[in-house]
Amino acid sequence: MRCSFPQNAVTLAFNFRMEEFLLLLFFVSFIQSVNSMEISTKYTPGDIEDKWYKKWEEANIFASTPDDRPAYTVVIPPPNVTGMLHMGHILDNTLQDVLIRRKRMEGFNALWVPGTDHASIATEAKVVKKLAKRNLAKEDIGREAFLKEAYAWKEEYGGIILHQLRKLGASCDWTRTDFTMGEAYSEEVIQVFCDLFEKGLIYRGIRMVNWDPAAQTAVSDEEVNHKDTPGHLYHIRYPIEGMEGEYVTIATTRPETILADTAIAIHPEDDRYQHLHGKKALIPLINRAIPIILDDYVDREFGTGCLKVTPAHDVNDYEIGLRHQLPVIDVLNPDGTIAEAGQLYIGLDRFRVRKQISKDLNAAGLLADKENYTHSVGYSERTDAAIEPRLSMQWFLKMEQLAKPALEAVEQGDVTLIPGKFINTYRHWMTNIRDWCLSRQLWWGHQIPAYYIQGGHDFVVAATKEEALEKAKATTNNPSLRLEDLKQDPDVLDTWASSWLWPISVFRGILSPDNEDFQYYYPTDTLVTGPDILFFWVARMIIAGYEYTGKRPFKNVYLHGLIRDKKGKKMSKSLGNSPNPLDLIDKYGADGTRVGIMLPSPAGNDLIFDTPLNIAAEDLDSKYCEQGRNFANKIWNAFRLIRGWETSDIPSSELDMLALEWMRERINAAKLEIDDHFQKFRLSDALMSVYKLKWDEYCSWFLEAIKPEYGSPISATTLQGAIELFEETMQLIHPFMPFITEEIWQGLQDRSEGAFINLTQLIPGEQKDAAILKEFSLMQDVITAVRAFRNEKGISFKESIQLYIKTEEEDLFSTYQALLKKFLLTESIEFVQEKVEQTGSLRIGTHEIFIPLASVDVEAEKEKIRKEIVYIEGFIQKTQKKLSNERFINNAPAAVVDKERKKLSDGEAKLAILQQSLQELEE
RNA sequence: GGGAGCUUAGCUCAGUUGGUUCAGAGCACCUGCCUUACAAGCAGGGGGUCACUGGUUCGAGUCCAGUAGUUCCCACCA
Repeated sequence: MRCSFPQNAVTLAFNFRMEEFLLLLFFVSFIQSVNSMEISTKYTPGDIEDKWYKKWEEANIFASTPDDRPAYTVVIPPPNVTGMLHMGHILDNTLQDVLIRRKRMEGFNALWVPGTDHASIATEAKVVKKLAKRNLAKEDIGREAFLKEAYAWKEEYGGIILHQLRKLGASCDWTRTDFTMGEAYSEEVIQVFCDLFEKGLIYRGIRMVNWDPAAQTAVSDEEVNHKDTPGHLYHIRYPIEGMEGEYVTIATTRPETILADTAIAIHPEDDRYQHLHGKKALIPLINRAIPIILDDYVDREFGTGCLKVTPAHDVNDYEIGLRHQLPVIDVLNPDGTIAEAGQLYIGLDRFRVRKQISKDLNAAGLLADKENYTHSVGYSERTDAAIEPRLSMQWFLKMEQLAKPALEAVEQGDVTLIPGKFINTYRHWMTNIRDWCLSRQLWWGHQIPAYYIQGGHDFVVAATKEEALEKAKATTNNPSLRLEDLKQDPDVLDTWASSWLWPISVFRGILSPDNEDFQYYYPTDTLVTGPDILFFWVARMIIAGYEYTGKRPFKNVYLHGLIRDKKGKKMSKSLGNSPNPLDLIDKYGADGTRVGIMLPSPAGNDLIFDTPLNIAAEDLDSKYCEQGRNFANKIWNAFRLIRGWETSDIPSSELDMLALEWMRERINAAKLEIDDHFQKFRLSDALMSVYKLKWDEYCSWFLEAIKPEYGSPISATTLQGAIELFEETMQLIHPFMPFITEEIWQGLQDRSEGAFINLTQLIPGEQKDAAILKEFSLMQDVITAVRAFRNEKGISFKESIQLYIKTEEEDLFSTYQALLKKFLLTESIEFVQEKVEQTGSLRIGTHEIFIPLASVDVEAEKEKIRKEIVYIEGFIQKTQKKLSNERFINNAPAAVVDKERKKLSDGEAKLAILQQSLQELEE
């Protein structure tokens, strides 16, 4: 410490003191900070959440084995094995966790099975990309090495998402974690394929498929997104063979496909082209002659009314080709470049050729027009490459028969879709279902168990190569066949052809249907997922369920909204509009985040998550998560309050007992309400109920009612009651906010080892005394009205007031006198028979309250009452009219009529009081 | 092109077979409070012609028809 005073004894002494003083200051502030850490007014979720998850996992409390209790089973929609947690997962898994935790506390043996999906095309694309960084294509390293790479990838990243779910608090039975390409699971998948083949439901055929040139595989109709894409409509002139100077002009958006044309089609009744019947046209540039055919598919209004027919590259053209026995010329290579069959532009990408051929046609004088034209183009969901319709040999599953029981199940309510509006979409899809293309030209997946014999076209289908050999020997009558003579189909199964077995195969229900787990846990109870995969996955699981178990795979399908940003766009990584959920958890806690995402998320509606676009992680802000965090903080502070109270042996006051009784009943009522919400899957409503129960009723009313004066102790009995009620609210909140409720549960009383809140049982709600709720509610109205009166008149809440009450229920008010005094800071309450001078007045129902005022504006008082009279008179008139209507009396239910009568008499009583008050003022 | 849904407060949504003093909740907003649990809080308050038009009914946010806007699904014209 430097000091500018001269160096003498005094200043030395002073300096010394300063040093000491600063040291003391430091020490004090250190103590304070330690102290404030302990009793921080802010709840800090980070460490607490990690601590409890670790304990839960160590105690293995989420593991389930069959026992005497009823089972409640949820299977997780398996995330992609290489996936990372996004907002959709947060919503989906929070909902599942809420259901599972709640059921556990309702006495069910609740099991939530976790796992991952191998996601063939998505994962393969990632591995291909990784190889590309080393300048390798998958063909360079071969199938075996490629799969090694893929498994290595899976080992490295496969568990990440499941660990992220732990941060969220997901109470999965991790010992049962499954994988759609796990060994046992795969056996089930292959078995089902073989079985479907045996049943004659699987066939192999040449079909027009959606070809993804980037992934070089067929993708299903469901994996193609159609988007309006600006392009051009090219008008191309085809010379007519043998008619010099005569042309037929067609319009196309894909001029490169003229190389694959095998006909020109015109409408048979189109007068303009009668002279072309029976002629042939020459394809520009390559001069191949193609017939001009007649087909009424052609729309005479579109373009020139002439249609080029390209059976290999257009679905409709393919159909026309079949009708007219046209040859099929495929000019596209799997990678989207032009094949040799095209004769020109060989090896060039289709989009380059489109530009080039346009120029060349123009140069040849055969491009009549090129207009701007926006049309719908299909894009691969996985790679976003433009889809090319292409003919190829694929495996298909006949769906029509399989779909029938699955449709009936949903229509008859054996499987319930929530919300029910999705039943229409479901029905439409199921009645128009098409055969399912099962094969994918990929390596990462379940290789199709079909074996070709000696390179020929004959094949056998069998679960193993050895079985296949036996079958091959039998069918070919050639006992000398060897394993080497069999070549397995190189294609793998569509991912959904394994995940459609998920609810069955996680319990090995295909190959060992008698096992205890399958018998106990299947059918599962609730599937929670987004409506975007209703057809991909949900419908197919229902199909597989009935086909392979004869039972529904699940009772309920809870379809939640998709998370969108403020502009209504679906959140996705590629748009960069999704916050990283782990950042949210860091900032608001898992509890806060869970509440944040649950609050605005009623079933089946899209959820607009209020986070600005492309925001930096540290700026992440969401009013919903903030609300969740604030709620956690509120709970935390209520806990701090209770924990800080000193007790004494004094008995509970009357007010204490009243408050305790009221709170018990209030919790009972809330339980019934919450039960109802859960039964109807209104989880955000259930959350709102517990939120209000805790915040408004427990904190704002109950705690305020029993709170001792500063410095005074609380009755030990009262405190014990308050703790028990606190515990009940923690149980109710626990499914939504597992961490803070555990922390407080453990803090409220000494617990034995392993006594976790989620293992406790909820006491069912039971309405015992409705009267106290009604009475208390009236007192709340009185208190609110008087507070508003104080506010309006500018009477400070610290200023004590006097209350005069004019009521026919003096006993009731006497009972609650202590409550009124405490909440209203009232000196005394006096019952009166008529208006008190020098007071303002207010009315709650038929009760009238007068509060002394320094100056009273009589005219304003009168005006206020007159207004109330006008309102009540209008109301009475309306009700009287209703009651004097015979048709109302005759037609309306008795209860409704009674209620109207009650309303009328209440109204009339109130009117009488108002009129009397007015009269008194006028005297 | 076909089908389904939605439209209630500034925002996100409830509103059960038509009938409570029904027009609600949460958030946001406004006013007053740093009141010894909590300013991430407390107390109070304002705010909506229930998209529009017509119909059924004693009675319509609720049922029916049409219109407009909007979202999704299916199909897809070269």
